[in-house]
Parts: sequence; C-alpha cells; structure tokens
Amino acid sequence: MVLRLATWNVNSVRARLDCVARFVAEEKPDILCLQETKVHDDAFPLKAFAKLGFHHHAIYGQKGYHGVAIFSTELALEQPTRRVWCGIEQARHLYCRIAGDVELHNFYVPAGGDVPDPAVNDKFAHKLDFMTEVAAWFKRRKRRRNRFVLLGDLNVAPLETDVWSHKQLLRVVSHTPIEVEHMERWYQSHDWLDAVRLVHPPEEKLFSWWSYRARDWQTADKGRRLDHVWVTPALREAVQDARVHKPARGWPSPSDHAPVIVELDL
DNA sequence: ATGCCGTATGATATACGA
Repeated sequence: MVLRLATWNVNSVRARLDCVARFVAEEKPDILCLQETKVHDDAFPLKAFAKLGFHHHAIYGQKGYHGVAIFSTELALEQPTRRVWCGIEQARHLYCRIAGDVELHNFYVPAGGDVPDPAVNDKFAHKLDFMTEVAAWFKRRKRRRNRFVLLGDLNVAPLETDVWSHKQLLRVVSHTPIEVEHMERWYQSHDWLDAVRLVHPPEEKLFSWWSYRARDWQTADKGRRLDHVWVTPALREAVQDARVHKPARGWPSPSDHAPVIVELDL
C-alpha cells in the first residue's frame, strides 16, 4: 500500500477552499494534513471536505488563530488526540493512528515573533520551549519499533539550503542558530529522518514558503523551507518520494505556504 | 528586500504571520 500524504499550512481553511479543492483534484492525497486552519471546530467547512472525498477527519481548531486538521479518503484515523504544550491551550498538535501501525503527528510550531531573543520576546521563548517539550516527550516514548510520521509547519528552516540566503537570515526568526539547535535536539529525540531530504540532497535549495510581501515571489525566490515531513528509522525504507508542490503558491488567492507531499510504502 | 500582503475579528483599525 503506497500512501500519499500531504502537509499544507493553508493560512485559513475557509479562505483556501478553492485552492484545497484544486490541490486534491490534481494530486489526490490519501491523507491531507492542514495547519493554520484559523477556525473553531463548530465552523469548520467539513461538508466541503466530504465532497472532496475525505471520509475521515480529525480537527482541532480555535477561533481566529492556529488550528490543525487531518483528512483521509479511505484509511480510518484512529484514536485522534489533541496535545497541549507549554501549558498554553493553542491548537498546535493533533495526532492519530492509521493502518500500517503508523502514528501520524500534525504540528503547527509557534512562529516566534520578530525578535530572536527569548529574554525580550515571549513568543520566541515559547517557540524554543515548545520544541524542547516536544523533544523530551518523544525521547521518553522512543522505541526502535515505533513507526511515526511527524509533519507540519515546523517554522524552522534548518539547513543553509533551506533558505534563500543563509548569511542574510542568520538573525531572522526561523533560521537563527538557537532555533536550529532546538530543532536539531528535537530531530535527535527519536532519531528522526527528514523524509524530504532523503529524496532531495542537502545541496539542493528547497523552499516551501514565500512571503506574501515580496512583489514577485517567483522571480525573487526568497523562500524558506518551513514545512517538513519526518519519519522514525523504522519507516526509512518506506519513503518512496517527496516533493514541494510549488505550483500551489502561484494559484489565485494562494496560501504563502506550498504543500509538501510524501509517498510512503507501508 | 523588515517586505506593504493577507487573514482574522463583537472590524472600518489592529494583531499576527516569519
């Protein structure tokens, strides 16, 4: 069974229904994970997703901010679980189990605000604490047999080739050394493997986000790779393909993030 | 190129994104 998974920060699911429909029609993901749905569960457009062929869903939203969701065409999403981190009730982590003995984690990591100093910026401190807490949790749960998939908007671009200019972004939130260190410790917490970098070598520049504010995002190409798919070692051989669906960034009324697609042979 | 763009909200300005 080859499963096509996609992760996409849609920056409001209600504002992005046309884009989502087009993406689903063109790429036919079996499982679609969304971040920044920005809607309370009571107002989530579930009927639109049912029409797109998703027979299963797990949603965890809040009004106006954050929010994560998992949709599946055929595979059941079992034991859906909402996880609160740092004692702050924000809808940032939803996970479930799927066939193939797989545990699927959908994350929306805090953006971190503007100033990359935890002493003066509470949002940046929260971002670092979030990664530290999550890493400790996975480290406690670490087992060789665990078949985990972790994906989402992790809001860190760790490699030099994950940003348009390593040098110019060293002091910009998302690519600072302290964030990369925290992500690295999270990455080590369960010997995670970056599924996208298993397919695309680290020498290759690869982005999944381009700011709305650039006049011509495509020509400037000042992107960052903020959206990730990781797997535990037990799933290394399952990774068949991985790619960023860049065309979606250029569709009418787009998200500033492009979807990331991974194919797993489970 | 810290952009002037897009989303949300008891909106018509403000918070947030990264």
